[in-house]
Amino acid sequence: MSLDDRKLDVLRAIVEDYVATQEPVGSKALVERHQLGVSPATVRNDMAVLEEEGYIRQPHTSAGRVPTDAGYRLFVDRLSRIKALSPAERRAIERFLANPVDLDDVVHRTVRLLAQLTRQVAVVQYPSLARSSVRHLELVPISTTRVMLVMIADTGRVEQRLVEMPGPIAADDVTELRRKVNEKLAGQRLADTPPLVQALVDDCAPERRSTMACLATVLLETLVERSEERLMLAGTANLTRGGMLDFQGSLRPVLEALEEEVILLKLIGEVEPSTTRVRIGDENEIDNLRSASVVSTGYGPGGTIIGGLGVLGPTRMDYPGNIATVRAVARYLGDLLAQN
Amino acid sequence: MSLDDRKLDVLRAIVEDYVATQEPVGSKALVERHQLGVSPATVRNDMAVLEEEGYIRQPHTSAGRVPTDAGYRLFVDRLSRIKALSPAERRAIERFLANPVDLDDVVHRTVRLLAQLTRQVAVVQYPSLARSSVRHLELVPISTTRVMLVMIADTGRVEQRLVEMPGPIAADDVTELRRKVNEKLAGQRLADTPPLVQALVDDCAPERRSTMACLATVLLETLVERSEERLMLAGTANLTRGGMLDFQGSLRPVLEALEEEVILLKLIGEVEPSTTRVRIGDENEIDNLRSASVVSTGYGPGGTIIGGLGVLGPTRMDYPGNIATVRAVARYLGDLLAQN
DNA sequence: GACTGGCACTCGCCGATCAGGAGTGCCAAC
DNA sequence: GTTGGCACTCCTGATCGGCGAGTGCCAGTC
Repeated sequence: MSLDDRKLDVLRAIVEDYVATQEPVGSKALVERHQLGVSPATVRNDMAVLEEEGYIRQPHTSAGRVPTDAGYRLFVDRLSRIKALSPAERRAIERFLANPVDLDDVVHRTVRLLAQLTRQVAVVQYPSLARSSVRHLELVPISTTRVMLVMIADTGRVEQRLVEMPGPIAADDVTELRRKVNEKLAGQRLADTPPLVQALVDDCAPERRSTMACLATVLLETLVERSEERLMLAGTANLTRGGMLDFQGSLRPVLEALEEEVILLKLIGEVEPSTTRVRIGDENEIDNLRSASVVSTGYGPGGTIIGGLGVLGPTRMDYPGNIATVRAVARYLGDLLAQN
Repeated sequence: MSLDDRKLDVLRAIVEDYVATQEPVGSKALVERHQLGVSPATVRNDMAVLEEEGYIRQPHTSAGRVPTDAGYRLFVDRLSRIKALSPAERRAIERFLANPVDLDDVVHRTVRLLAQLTRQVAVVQYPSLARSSVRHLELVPISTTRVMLVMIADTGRVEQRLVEMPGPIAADDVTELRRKVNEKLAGQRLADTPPLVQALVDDCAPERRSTMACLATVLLETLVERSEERLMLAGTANLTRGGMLDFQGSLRPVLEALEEEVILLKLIGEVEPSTTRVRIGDENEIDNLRSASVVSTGYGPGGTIIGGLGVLGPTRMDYPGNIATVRAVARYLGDLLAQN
């Protein structure tokens, strides 16, 4: 059974009204608010079909209809009209992201901007180390047996780790190590570094071998294994809009999920090029987020992708608006990073 | 009118029961659960006095009594017995904080530990820059006109900023600048640096003057003005315990406050030596937190204070337990930092 | 065959009503 | 100063009925 155009119109109208009012929408209200050109009775027939197909449901007999996850999905895939950002929103983005002072600042501003524009919870992943290259490695002597390793990536990210050396180490040695390490690794993509690091150890003069090995261990941890992605969150308070009606009455599971970086990275970090991904309710693998929706996309300078960002909110959200905003912010952020 | 010992006992019993059960406590239940040695009628008389004095109140006529903010205050100041941590808790702290990998890791673990032990929202401030000394300043050339300034503080904190130079700058110049800057600033407390930075510019050879001035500007921003404190949060989901009964029904204002770093710093960061500060309900200057309580203290290696940490929860919280935990965690954290 | 108006029916919501019970305040007695 | 008794308050939860929104179905129309 295929749905004709009018039934789709009805579904669209239901989604739009429900998102706007937060109340189940009935046939009469529908024809009043939208120019459907048919009577409530006809709309009721259409609704019955839509319900049979699983796109809408009634909370109770004789209440209005509410979209199901499948209904939202159909809406997002086929029915929603792309919303252009208002000039005011564009200006807000530009103003908000102007003249950042460093990467932290950029991410911070972006995530707050996103939260503010969408009125949802916003998440921004820091530029992924896995997709970055090494710009420079710095070794700073801290004590006779300790050196701080500072890695600066081309994306502006800076990671540091303390290295405990096996024995005392002279200033000259540090200089030499720094030279060697940079010579070999600078400009390389982080993902490609492990064999190079190994080569560094192998090529090393025997008397420096143990020191270098020690450094190599930490290097690998910093560059690859613990290339633990970071992210930033904002707008948690937006979860309380809609007065406990969203999220089936309890924020608990959602707040819990938001505390797990691993979970958020799964949501935001897995991005394919130039796609905006929308996960609706049950489509989320995370149980705690079965009553939430996530809109995410990748960002990066000039078409590349070096990280993800997105928003999370109730399934009852303004998908077209949020998709548009997420995309726009990602593009602006990419442009900003391209300038650096 | 002074309160005799039994009235204080009654208040203590009310607070303890109310915190435990979340329900207004009546005179009969009180004498049943506590060995007060008097009849309910006597307790009622005492309660009437306590209410007159503003330490407890009735939500409605003929419901039990509930402590007021003033009641909690009296309880905290004079009535609560110090709770010792259980061996299990001590072990948990030690296990949790063992073998951290860097400062981020330390703070991260601490805040989660605190949230877990107290089952409240936990906040940990990063070691304050204002109370740190410069260990090392590093200048890393990024392009011909850009240098990345990396400051490593003795607390392990690392801050970085990009410096846009007025003109191209040679590698030798960078080396020279680095030497000079470190010579002058390394080991200095950040708070003392502004005049030294100025001196650096003044002492500079004229041909390098403009470069140094530019660097100095960013240095000052990084070291002092923007010595913006950082902090980390955990356990937000704990706010939902007590099913929306706490926080007069709406998490909204609390979540909003938690998003404002400035607010949190006010709560956590203003610490006097070796004091545990308890702010109860209305004692908070922040309007959004009028229905919350905050227990905070300072931490640092060997008696010094380099940052604050604490927990935030409903006024109806286990003050003795939370105070004990906050103190213990702060002490362990201080010890940990002392080892570095 | 699709659409429409009419109509009976369902059922959640809201307010009123009511009994039960917990808890109080007061008072007289010890 | 303490206690038992007692009347009173008033919240809680359950019950009930009317209202109304909204539906499903059916017969009639184009």
